[in-house]
Amino acid sequence: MATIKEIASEAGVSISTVSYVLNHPDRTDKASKETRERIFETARKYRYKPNAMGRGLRTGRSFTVGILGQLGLYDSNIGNTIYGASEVLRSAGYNLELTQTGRMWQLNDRIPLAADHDSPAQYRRKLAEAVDRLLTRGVDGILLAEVVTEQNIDLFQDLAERIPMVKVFAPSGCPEIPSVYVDPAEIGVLAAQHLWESGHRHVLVLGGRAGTEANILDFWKNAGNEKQVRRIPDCRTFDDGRAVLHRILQEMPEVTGVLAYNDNNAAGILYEAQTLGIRIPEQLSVIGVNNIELSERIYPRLTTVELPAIRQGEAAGELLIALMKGKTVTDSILSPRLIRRESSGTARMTGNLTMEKKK
Amino acid sequence: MATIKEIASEAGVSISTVSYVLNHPDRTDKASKETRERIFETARKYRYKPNAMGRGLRTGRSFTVGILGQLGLYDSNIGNTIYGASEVLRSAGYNLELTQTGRMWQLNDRIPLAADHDSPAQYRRKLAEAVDRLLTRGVDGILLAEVVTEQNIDLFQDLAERIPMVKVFAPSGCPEIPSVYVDPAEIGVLAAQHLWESGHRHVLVLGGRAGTEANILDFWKNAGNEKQVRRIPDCRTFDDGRAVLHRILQEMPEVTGVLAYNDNNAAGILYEAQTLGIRIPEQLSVIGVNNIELSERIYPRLTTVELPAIRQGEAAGELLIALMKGKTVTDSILSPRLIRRESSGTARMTGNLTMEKKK
DNA sequence: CTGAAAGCGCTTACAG
DNA sequence: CTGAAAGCGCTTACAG
Repeated sequence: MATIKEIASEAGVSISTVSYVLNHPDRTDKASKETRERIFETARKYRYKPNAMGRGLRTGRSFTVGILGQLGLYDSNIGNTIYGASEVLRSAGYNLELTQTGRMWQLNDRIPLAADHDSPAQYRRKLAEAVDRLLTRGVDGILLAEVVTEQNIDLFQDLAERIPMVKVFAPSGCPEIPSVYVDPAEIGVLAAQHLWESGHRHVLVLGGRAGTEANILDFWKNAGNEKQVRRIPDCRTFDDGRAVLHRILQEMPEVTGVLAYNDNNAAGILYEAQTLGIRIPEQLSVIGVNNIELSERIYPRLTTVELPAIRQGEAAGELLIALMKGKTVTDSILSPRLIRRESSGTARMTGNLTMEKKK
Repeated sequence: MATIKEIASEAGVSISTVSYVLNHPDRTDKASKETRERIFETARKYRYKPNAMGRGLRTGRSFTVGILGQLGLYDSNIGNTIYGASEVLRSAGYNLELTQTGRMWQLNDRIPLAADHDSPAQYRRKLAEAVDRLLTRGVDGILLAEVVTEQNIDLFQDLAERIPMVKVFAPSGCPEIPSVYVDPAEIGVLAAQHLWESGHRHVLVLGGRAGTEANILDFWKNAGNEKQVRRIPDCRTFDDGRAVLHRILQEMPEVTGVLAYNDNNAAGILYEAQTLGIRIPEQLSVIGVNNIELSERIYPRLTTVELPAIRQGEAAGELLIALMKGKTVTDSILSPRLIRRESSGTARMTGNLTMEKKK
């Protein structure tokens, strides 16, 4: 690569002039028109690009954003989110650097996650290493895709004091770190409304936040007494979904509709329904959350509450850019959208859920 | 962050000594034991980490690898591949920087790709911009995940002359750029063997390379005359798969087995089979290629030829590290693996494929 | 055994 | 309108 020195000597001016002219192409007051033209032309001829390390060392800004996370959280669709963030950041001149903390990159619960399998001490050490890498590199900002827990929040708070940081996918849980996420209340409301309108009165919620079932019941408060919402908190993987269908049959056959806070979890129910000969949605309605690719490629296609993945990335990028400019920002809370497909329909009228033997 | 200067003054030595001792912790000949201890301790106390830009500027090495690509190629499972590469590169001290060229990050044919939708001129401009970014940043090596075509190969060849580069997912098509990929012949052989053993004699191939059908026939040459392999080259998306099932019914009902060079494509066939009431695998065997997450979450679960995604990333990282050390390397050609699931079975005995009306 | 000096490529006051 | 100088943080011969 040509350096500023070569451009300067080739154009017959000093490096200060080259630097100034190239960095302020529209300021006419600092160099004569001829000089400026000469510099532009020489730079073009040698395909001069300023060296990022030289510039960074001098200005103290790297124009790099690090993305810190144990990537691969169930179905968070993180690839699309990174895509959204990367487009926004690049438009503003920032590059994106990966800083993996854990076991897995992509949404995929086939491969174990570090947080699930490392000991707490190991996990914390990996996290601290990742933080060190970020510090060494001198990134200007950080996108936090890691799950924030009581065990690691101190690390992130320390870091956020030195470098602008934005949490994505969920509230950070501390005021110093602004966050991008989809309004959890709205997710419940969209699903509850859809189920209620289709006549569902006995609903099972899988995963989600504590209190979700209360929220839904509250939303249904104007309705009669014939309604019930139950919840199984620790149910999120595909295999969990398969297993839960058996529990429904045995323990709560009155359920007509299921809201799974995770498309993969919902997919497990659909899979098991096929093996058991239970017809979806005629016998049981299933709603997922996220709208991952899978959800429109299984049979029947999954009704789901879409969490905008790309948009979350864009919003996180925008927030971080504002933060790096020194602005104060507030959380960016996005809205979900109901996508009606074939896995949900009118509640069955005929008593309890039963298995028909498959033909 | 503490700088070397602060450590030096705190430890009462010069910065040269600090730098030397910290970079050669095991060399005892250059500083007294006491001095060394003092430096180590001070560095630990201030959590000193050398500034990557300062070091990079001086040494001419950034310890950063750029990944260049229009990420999101159908089902290439690129997230896992990046994960594999990132682990290997990090162990060797390298960071990974994203350099997107196109529209989409993640495997997903729901969102259009730049190469499909930009004009050739636009696309080339985006690519050139991405190359410029890589040059500006001074990356030490490049992972090329872009599809190499006649239209863009010159750009990559130019770049490979300046910076070590490794192509992943397919042969680069030029000797200057070593590549990592799965042996395409082996993919065909694994599928052909499986189909043959299950009694399939009329097979349809979707996608893949030109000549695949000839290869399979060649592999079957010792068998009798009753065999036929056809191929539809331009068939790769989920919707393509849905459509092709209708073509099979109408134009080639003698087909008993389908080999789709793409799991999403195969998933489309399974989906359409369900809507038409065609039983898989009893009436038609379907084999995919890749083993993406989807393939074990649809019903019936998909038999597929697995292309090792993480391993491809690891191999690419290893190749690139060797290249950056100045070694000469050769292509790394990996082997696929057949994963038997429920979408394939014994060839049906009863004449042509027909639709049964769904109950 | 230790330190002073040069220099990587750049930007930014400052001087003229 | 233009240039000389300082300095960002580091490493590496070189001198002592």
